[in-house]
Amino acid sequence: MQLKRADVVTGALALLNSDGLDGLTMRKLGARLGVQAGGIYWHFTNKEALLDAMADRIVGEISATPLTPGPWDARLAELAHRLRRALLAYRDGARVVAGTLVTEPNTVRGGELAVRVLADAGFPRERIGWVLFSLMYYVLGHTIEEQAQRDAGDWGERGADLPDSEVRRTMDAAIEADPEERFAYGLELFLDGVRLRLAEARR
Amino acid sequence: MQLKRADVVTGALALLNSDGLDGLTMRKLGARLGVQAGGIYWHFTNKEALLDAMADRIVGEISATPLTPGPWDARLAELAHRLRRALLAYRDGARVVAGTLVTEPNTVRGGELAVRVLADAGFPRERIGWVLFSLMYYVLGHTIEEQAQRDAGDWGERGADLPDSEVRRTMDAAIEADPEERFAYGLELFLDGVRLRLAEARR
DNA sequence: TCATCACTTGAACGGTGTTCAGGCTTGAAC
DNA sequence: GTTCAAGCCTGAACACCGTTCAAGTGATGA
Repeated sequence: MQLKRADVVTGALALLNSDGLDGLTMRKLGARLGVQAGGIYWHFTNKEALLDAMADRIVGEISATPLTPGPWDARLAELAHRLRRALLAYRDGARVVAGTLVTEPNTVRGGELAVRVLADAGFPRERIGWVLFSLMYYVLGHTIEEQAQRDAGDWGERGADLPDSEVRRTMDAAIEADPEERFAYGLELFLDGVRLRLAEARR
Repeated sequence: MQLKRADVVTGALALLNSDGLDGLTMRKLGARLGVQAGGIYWHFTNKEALLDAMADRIVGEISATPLTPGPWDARLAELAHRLRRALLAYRDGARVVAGTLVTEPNTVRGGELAVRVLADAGFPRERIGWVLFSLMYYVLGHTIEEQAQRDAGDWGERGADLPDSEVRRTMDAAIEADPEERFAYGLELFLDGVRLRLAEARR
């Protein structure tokens, strides 16, 4: 049985989980697949193309099941949580997805889902993209940091030489908090703004 | 006159502007400084350490001049705009800063400025960090994309094969808009949420 | 004048993504 | 069953990367 495009992606994601994004090399991936590194280039023109495919697989979970019916803001929040959960499912998942985005089928499906939520709510068409991009920056940024912190006491090392200051204490408090709760808080902050804008538009 | 630590950073930033982050190699930097690549390691233990210093220099502009007096939300908005402007001043500036953060002096000074704005406004201490991180994710994410788009008709290439769909049109509209205006819009969205939370806290 | 210290060289090491001519394997057509 | 083309993979190389380090250079202060 020969290697299929999908098998390469599966192997790459497994390697991602065990070795992280920086440890994801073509040679190691080849070894795991029982293939020479160069052989992978028959299936993917680029390492970047492979990363794109990996990213698309990661975000595939988002549009796998239909959104639970309810008000638009709850649906948008659910999408944001789904994205975060999908990114957290793989080591460095957020960094992988942040580097690529758009064009691949699953990514497009997820995007369509999000656009429709706001469009159905009556949000001004020409602003929907602006809102969704902003939301995505937040989710990606938050999750990248969450994962960086997870697999390397990031702050412990980097912040060690920082003197006890107001920033220091403020940042410490933020870092030690439950990521899930922190995420929900920032998300709600954002949704408040969207709700306000929607109310204005309806007026 | 021999090479000083600051000269290396200056040269590295010049090279960053001409060759981008991916083109920033130790050998090329050495050539520009009239030095062998290995020589740089006397001044910086790491390429990462050098990038940290570059990032700190980039964000130095933020706290260079005092904030214009006024309501807290205007001051916070000014800080966000300053950060964006500082990142835009160098090619790939946002990516450089996103990879490092915290510890270096200028970064800390900027952070202190931001913390004080919210603290003075009476915002709950234990939530200030949460708000500022969220805000930073937004600014970094927005600016990374803005710069990626700038020096490589990013969307033109990557979106070319995307069929004409609802996402496609929505994304196109977002991409073609004036970045400054788009940035301000998302920022305001965010500030709305912060204002609401502050009003609640004061109640 | 000389020794010390700050700085730089030059060459190497192990790693990276990528290319490509050649071989093997597979499956369909005759 | 044999043949033939297409699909898949090998193995070796290429150019480049960050990093290390013994040895050299140059200026400075005693």
